[in-house]
Amino acid sequence: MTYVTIETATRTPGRPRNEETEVRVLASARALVVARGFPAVTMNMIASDAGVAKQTLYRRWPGKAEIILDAFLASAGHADSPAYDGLETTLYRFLSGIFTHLAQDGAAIRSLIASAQSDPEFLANLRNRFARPRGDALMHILSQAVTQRDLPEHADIHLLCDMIHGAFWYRLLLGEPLDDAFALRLSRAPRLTTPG
Amino acid sequence: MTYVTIETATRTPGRPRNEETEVRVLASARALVVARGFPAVTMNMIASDAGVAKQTLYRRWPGKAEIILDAFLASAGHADSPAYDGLETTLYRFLSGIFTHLAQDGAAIRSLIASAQSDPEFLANLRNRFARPRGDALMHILSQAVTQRDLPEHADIHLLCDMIHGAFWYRLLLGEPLDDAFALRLSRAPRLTTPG
Amino acid sequence: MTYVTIETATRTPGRPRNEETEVRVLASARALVVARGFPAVTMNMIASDAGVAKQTLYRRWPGKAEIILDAFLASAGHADSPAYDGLETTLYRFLSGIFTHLAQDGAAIRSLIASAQSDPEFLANLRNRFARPRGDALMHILSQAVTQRDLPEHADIHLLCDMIHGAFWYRLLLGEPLDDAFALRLSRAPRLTTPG
Amino acid sequence: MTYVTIETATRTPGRPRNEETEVRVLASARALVVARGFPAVTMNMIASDAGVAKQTLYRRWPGKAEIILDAFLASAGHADSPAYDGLETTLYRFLSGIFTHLAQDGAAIRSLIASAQSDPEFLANLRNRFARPRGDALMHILSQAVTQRDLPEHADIHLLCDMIHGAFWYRLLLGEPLDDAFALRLSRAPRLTTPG
DNA sequence: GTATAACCGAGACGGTACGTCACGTCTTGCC
DNA sequence: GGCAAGACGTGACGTACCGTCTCGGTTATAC
Repeated sequence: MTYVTIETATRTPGRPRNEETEVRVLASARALVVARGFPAVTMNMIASDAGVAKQTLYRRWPGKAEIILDAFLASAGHADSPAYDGLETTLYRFLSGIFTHLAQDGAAIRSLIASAQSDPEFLANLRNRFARPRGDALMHILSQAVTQRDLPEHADIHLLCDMIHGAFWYRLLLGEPLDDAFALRLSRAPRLTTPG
Repeated sequence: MTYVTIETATRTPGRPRNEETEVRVLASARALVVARGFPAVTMNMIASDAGVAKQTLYRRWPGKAEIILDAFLASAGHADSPAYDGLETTLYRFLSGIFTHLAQDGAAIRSLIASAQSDPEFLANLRNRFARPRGDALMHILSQAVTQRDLPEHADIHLLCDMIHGAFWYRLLLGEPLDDAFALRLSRAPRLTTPG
Repeated sequence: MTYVTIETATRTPGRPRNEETEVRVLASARALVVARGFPAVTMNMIASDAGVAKQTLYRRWPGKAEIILDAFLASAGHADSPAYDGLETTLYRFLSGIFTHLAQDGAAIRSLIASAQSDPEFLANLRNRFARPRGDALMHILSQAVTQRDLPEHADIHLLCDMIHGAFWYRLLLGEPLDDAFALRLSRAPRLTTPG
Repeated sequence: MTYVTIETATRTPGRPRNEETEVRVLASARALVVARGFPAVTMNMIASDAGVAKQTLYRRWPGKAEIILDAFLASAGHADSPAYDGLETTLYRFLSGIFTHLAQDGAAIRSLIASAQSDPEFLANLRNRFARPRGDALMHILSQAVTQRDLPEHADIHLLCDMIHGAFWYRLLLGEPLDDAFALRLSRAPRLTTPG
């Protein structure tokens, strides 16, 4: 799932990789990006901060973006949807949780999306490992809403998911605030056009 | 509106700028980005392709991103909202037009958004000169819809605007297709949850 | 005489060294150097070509230069002086033999001399194991010449040895040809200044 | 003659090269090599010591060896043969001068010869710019000796030149001392075998 | 008409990060 | 303890692009 592990049943010959290395690298990478921003962090920095050779980085990851992606997924890889509690409430809790998290990691994630734009392979990775889990969690909520008849059966929940998701990504990337007020408004979106 | 200095009433002393230069630079920039992608295009490339000195570029634009932004706005600066013709129809025509355009320029614009992530000043510029006009055009349609009672008066059209916009930006940035089918679905979004 | 540890009377504990290993390594080393040149040959290459672990190389030799030295001495370790047959004739036969040999191995040996320049220990080794035997053989010829009165008793044969030797080393290192014509001229050197 | 200057009649366009740069680089290179030895000196060192960008080094010289060659030729480019004063005396003065000089620069020059062994182009350069001038100076002495009848007319002075030259190069490269005593013996070489 | 000032093409410059390479050491499990 | 395999720390390499600078020279207004 990450860039590193290639779990095989039979042990590979040769000196095994130091497992701690990955942990140290990702921790260093995360700390550095948080402290100085994605573009200011260099491979040499990560390597020396992690007490690791640059070559070790390149042996395990294709490049800087992938390290940072791993670093941020390690701490925020999972996006559980909360227990269903009515559409608006659930949605609000879900979004509020994401926004809280983005307040911290948003800048780094924006940088990841940025560097994904010039690397299709990395983009696919980002989509699968970051966007998809969050999309799935949201879809889970929305399909529950349909089940619970909080949304009509024919509702295009896939589109609704894209729109909700898109709305805050859009604001994130355009540098507009993602606060609780917005989470609240967004959680009401599904009944946006429902008459009074 | 562009980065290039606007001729004031009083003539500046010294040799005047060659007006053709800007045209040639933007044309070269656009062609190069389309052909090789934003990150692969360098200032030296643009300069030599336009038959211009690198210093001339920096005299007129702050950096690469700004040149490319100008280059793509020159060909797609305006986003007129079509004549109002019922919400769904109008929205579809509007979105369809944008998607057609993005099919060509999408990659470059993605790159611009990417490089804006590490340059707040440029991000503001991109927001004002690219995102805002499109947002305004969409808001214009939506407010007409309210006027025409195609949307309820209390509808949070600002949020709706963000969601529609966000939905396709999101897909654009994540490399998912922006086709007519999606335009159609999106144009129906406002009545998403309206009972059958 | 070589770098590889000589088996002492009392058997060491543990798994004994595979004797074939040395042969395979030296053969691989020689072939690689002949094929691609000294600087292009890496330890990894030698190891994998010989089907041996890199550690095995370092267990037996201090470094690359020493392996290559062994590899080339294995095939050219001895420099016998031919039976004395008059100074010029003997000298010619001696030099001609060396030149023939250098036509093949010259490039590798030049590289060995090169890498000796930054490693005093290896330089000493090269001197003792490569230069000295050839010097001794030449000295043997020259001292026979004195005995046979082909050279005057007071002749500085040590210097003469250095000069003959030096002459062709110099040409070798400067990339000038070492052919039979030169061997012939050089064999006449001792009577260089003798009146016609 | 050096790697840098390409004197053209008509001025080239663009910013002219800073002439001082070459001086500073060569001075730094020479000082660093004298202080730490050829292999320990890196391009980064030279660049930072000279207050110059690494790219500037590569813009002007093909590599490290060429810089060092220039650096040492700048201070020792010429090898004048002394006024003729009898063969032995002249030769002694000539050799003594060279040996004195080599006592200082010998290590660097050995390194240059070493790195020339893996770069034919550089070897040619070294031969032309370093070995040849010294060879010519020696040939000048020897041909004067013939003219003055200090050497017989039929003497193979070219070979003699190679031998004298070779003798001390050989010793230099093999790490044997080049002292005045050796200069004296070598200056007597031409009458080496002359009876009594 | 002469000075002044901004323009221009060209390209060298200082700086910084990149990704690669080879070295020699180490750490596994097996023999 | 030897051995194959291969990960590791180290450190130099040569390249790329950035944005600035410095040339000779041009083209305008201002005096």
